[in-house]
Amino acid sequence: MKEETRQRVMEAAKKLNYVPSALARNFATSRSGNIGVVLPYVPKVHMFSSFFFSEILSGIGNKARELGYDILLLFQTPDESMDYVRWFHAHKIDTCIILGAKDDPEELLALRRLAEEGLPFCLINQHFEGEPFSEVDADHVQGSYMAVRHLIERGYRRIAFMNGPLTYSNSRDRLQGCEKALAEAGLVLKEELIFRGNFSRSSGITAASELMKVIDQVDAVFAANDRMAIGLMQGLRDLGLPEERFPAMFGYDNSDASQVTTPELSSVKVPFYEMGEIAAAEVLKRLEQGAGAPDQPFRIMLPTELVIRASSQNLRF
Amino acid sequence: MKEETRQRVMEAAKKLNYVPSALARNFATSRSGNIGVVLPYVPKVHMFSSFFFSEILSGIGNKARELGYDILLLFQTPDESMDYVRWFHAHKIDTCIILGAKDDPEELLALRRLAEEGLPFCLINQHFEGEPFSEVDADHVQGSYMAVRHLIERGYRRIAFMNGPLTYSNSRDRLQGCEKALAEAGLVLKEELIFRGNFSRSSGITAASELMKVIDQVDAVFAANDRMAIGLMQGLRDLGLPEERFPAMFGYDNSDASQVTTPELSSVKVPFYEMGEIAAAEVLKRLEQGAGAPDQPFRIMLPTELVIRASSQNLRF
DNA sequence: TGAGAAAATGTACGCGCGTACATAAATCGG
DNA sequence: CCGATTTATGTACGCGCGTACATTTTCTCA
Repeated sequence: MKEETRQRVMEAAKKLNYVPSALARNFATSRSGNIGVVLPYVPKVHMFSSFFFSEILSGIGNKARELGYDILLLFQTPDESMDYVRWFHAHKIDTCIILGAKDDPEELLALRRLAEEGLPFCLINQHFEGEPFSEVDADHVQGSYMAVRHLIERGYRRIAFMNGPLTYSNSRDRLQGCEKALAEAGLVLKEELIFRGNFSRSSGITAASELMKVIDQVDAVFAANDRMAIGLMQGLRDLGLPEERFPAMFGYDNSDASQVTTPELSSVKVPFYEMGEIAAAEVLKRLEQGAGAPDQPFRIMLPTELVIRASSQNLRF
Repeated sequence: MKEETRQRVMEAAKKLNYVPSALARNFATSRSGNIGVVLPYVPKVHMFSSFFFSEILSGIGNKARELGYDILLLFQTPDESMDYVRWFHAHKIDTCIILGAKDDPEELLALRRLAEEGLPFCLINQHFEGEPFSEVDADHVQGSYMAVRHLIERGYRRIAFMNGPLTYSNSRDRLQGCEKALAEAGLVLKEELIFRGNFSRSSGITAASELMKVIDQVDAVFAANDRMAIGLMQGLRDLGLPEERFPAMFGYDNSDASQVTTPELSSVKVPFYEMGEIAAAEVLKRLEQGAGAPDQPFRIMLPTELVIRASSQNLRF
């Protein structure tokens, strides 16, 4: 076809105000042009307010737009059984990225069905050992290791750890990294210095009461995310712990919140935004290659980085 | 049709693993089942990290899911001209909710085109005077009025105001509410005590230098959002202003961040989440009613609420 | 000027559903 | 048992695009 004709057609189209119907086109090609982003159902929590989801979604959104795809938000509902396959069969999405997946039997089953049918998908920030799922993750073992090691180097020896639910592989990673750093220094993580929350600030505030009971045995706390770290600090403050007896604090995520506390919170920077971008890019790349490609699952792991702020400075040493 | 037959069909469908193709169905009915959410393009900003967008999107998402619609995220791109109509013509969306619209000529033109074609849409948190656009807004005049009045009641007289860009009607609303409260107390807002930012924390930090020059004439600051208020506080601190000379601070949005600063930040609570829910509900209600309805544009205004925290307590009086 | 290639134009069909209508079968009432 | 009604089954078409292929026109170069 000649370029000139092409131009003439385009002009005519514009003159007639013609807009191709994405609907009809998608129907004809049986591709929706949408990339699904699955969000977990967390009751009473405004999902996006969490730094984690916000950043990842921004990353996905940016890359998807760049590659000409639209983003369809898929909200997990608590009642109906987890059925990712449905979205594919209904042709609402061509591929999907799953956020906040948990390592429980139901989730695993749903993901296996996806894999068995050869449907393209990718998990972010969650690893299933031994399963052939594509994943984009950050190295939380490394991140936790560095954080705790930093505390040890600063002179802290009696280190407590507040973790998130163990159904998330990244919680387990953190535990592992934390123990590794302690072990290298000849220390062990005592059971009574392990606290558990659900990544919310309020769970940190709650845990503060527990922490308070053993505060004499603690001179630093590593928390699995910033919000719990902040909750802990606020809880301790509310319980009347004097400033000078505060343990050093180390958070995780390097969220905006870590920069507005007093003292500012040291944290582990996780490239959530980039993880979103990469996940979108990879998943779409494989989609465009088509079914002809071998379609090996990929596992991408991004490094984390320490951001040292006042909360882990030598307050007591 | 008999109920029994219905059941038999459904069973057969399940047995055959039949899933109706949403794609084909949408094509046949020429409705996409998607509700578009338009997000403004803000370079280098990770959009969702902003409390404002996060909350509203959560609200929309919740309601949409409830009503059986999916959410398609539409990212505004800087290069191509603003063309909301396109999404409708392409049948990617049935209706849309526009966030972060600005009062500039291009935006206005784009919105007018939507209105002229009778396409259903709704703005959140932005008012266009004299235009027949459906809007869901919060009463920012009232919110600002209450905030400043509170400061005045606390004994503060010399009140500075840090506003956002005036292209947003809600910035203008805040100015109006602020001036109203001052006027009632026989005060005026002096030009040199007005600062302007872009709602980011860094713009607050920047403005702190300006504020510092007139700090002797200021005993309280009202900021148009929390992030700028926090930026101002941090900026003043960085510039070495001693704690006891700090002005009282009042923020806006009641974001999570307002609860983690020291002192905690008084703020105006805006029901963003509910605004999202209402916008989705209204826009879908009108959609279901079909074109038969008179389709009068609606304007819904939700009240705001003060949340008093330490930053506006009598620090100096 | 004519043969061959390139470009333009024309025609047909399927994607899988909703919708409408025609026909056949089952059910009901007297 | 028959007519009237409800229910079941069958048939056809269109939504607007992509795709394939047949046909006609234009262009190119000898």
